[in-house]
Amino acid sequence: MKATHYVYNALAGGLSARKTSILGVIIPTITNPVFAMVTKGIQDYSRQHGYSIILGNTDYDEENEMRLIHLMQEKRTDGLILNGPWRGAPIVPLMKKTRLPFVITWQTLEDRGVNFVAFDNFQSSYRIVEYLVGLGHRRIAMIAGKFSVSERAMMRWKGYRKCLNDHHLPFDPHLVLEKGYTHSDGKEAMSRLLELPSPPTAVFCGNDILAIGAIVCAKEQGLQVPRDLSVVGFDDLEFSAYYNPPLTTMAVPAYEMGQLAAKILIANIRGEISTPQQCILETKLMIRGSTDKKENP
Amino acid sequence: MKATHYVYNALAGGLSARKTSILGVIIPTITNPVFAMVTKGIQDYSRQHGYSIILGNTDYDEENEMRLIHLMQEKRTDGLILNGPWRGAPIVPLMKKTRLPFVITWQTLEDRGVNFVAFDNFQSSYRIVEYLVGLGHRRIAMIAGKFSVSERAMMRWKGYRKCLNDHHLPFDPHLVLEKGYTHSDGKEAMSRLLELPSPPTAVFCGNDILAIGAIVCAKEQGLQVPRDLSVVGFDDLEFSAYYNPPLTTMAVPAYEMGQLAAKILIANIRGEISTPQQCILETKLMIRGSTDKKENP
DNA sequence: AAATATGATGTAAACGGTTTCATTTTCGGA
DNA sequence: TCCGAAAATGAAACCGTTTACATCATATTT
Repeated sequence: MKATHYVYNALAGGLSARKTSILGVIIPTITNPVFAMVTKGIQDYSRQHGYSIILGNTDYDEENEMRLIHLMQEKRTDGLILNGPWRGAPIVPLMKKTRLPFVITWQTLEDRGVNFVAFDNFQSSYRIVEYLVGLGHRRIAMIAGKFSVSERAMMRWKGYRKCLNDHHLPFDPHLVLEKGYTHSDGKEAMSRLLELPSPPTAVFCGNDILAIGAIVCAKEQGLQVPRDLSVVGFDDLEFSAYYNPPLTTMAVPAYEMGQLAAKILIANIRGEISTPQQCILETKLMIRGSTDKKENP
Repeated sequence: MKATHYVYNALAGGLSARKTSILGVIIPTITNPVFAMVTKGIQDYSRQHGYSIILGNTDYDEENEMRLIHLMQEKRTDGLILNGPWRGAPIVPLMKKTRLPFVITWQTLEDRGVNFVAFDNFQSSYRIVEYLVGLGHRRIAMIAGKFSVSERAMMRWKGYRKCLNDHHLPFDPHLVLEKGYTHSDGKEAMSRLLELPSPPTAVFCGNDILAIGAIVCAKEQGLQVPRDLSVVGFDDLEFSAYYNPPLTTMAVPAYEMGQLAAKILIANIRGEISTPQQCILETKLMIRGSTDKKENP
């Protein structure tokens, strides 16, 4: 119109058309590469289909998450992708009330009415422990996230217990530690485990960051990985394959999960699908150098 | 008002008040932890002061960046934080035309009229090379980013050359390789360097990811780091300290840079400051286990 | 050729707040 | 008691688009 450089006002457009082409993405923290990965997946798919993204970090705080959801409502995002770890949280009923399309990631839900794209935390955990058992390990520790906070951590713990049980291995509560998700958490947990009168020969960590921390600690204590101690992580971060030793870990389809979540959400927004989508993607055990057969004493 | 749960319509509010309390953040890719870090810094400060964030990835593509800027204009973001690597790009004049407050990060600018918060790439690079020279190295390679794309890569290269020159060391063009920023780029570059008739004894990498790639390659070729080869990175990613050997690298204040950029931008938006802010933060050489004195043959 | 359907064009009414301005009320001081 | 200034209240205009609707020209059908 005007010779003066005109730019479309998406605010006015959104107000009148009651849609913004903006998706809200809520994650615990962008600082964890695995969440950077989902975010990228979401973003790539979204952009290709004309959607932008408002990003919110909860820092693992539920109240922050509530605030963010409310904020996203105010900003009139067209839909939400929730990557929080909430366990027993009132998030789902709250979201249903908002009447905002949304999809949950990283974990399955009982509720047949909500969209999710996830992987099987229970089964993935089970496979890891089974692999370790297969290597001959009998005292297998677990450095996990907080069960009270994270549904995923909970499911992984259940998988761990189930597998031990199925193989008639005793469950020793001293061998499972609830921690956060930082390197130092991993180090601390490991040193605690090594103080035990009868320390584990293998340890399954809730994520790769914890695993690296655990390995660093073990090395500091003069142990060799995997000769003296097998360590397995979870997530398969990019650098894990390059670590020394290369980390055995469970690869999660973070990027694909993000893409698919965005796809489902956008289809939902556009009314192209009406039935809830519940997708379970495959994880893959990456067997590398940080695990080995237990040598018989 | 209504008993029915009312939520404020930020679209209508924004339209009429001509402000949205949304900041646009443009980064190359959220996948690189160092950009995740600035983003976090920006986000933390922004949220504390009532601003949300729309995130855009350029994937190092200038056209994407232009598109994103235009999109942010349409969405009526209150201001932009640009973390692109552009070199000689028309971004700054374009931004000035938009009349949108903005701040540049990661690199300084000649233009006295634009806000930036950065660190000194030239000097940081110089210090790294000087440190290596001080260890007795005389053949120092550089695995860099693309000079044609990245102003930062360019400045680091200049620092490298200047330092060599100041110490009367010859400049060998075979010793500097322009690469991307992935692990495999690092591996490739390193294997190229090792094919040289007279390979380097030390290598300075454009970032930690390249450095890890280089170390992996060197190890595969049977070299020991740092005994046979010193490697130094750039960025100081979290896991670099936990690598084996712990990586010597230049720590950049990514998080603080993000916070400060947000602070300046918001102050600008609110009209609290009118003069351009140009901040140069300090970097810090983290001397760890991947570098050592050159043994005399 | 008249009647109906189709399409193009233009106008006006939302959308849901903020802001402005006019009006009324409040209150202190002479 | 009365006046003026400050504060509170209320109504209307506006932000810049979409959308619904009415109007009018054109094409199709019988």
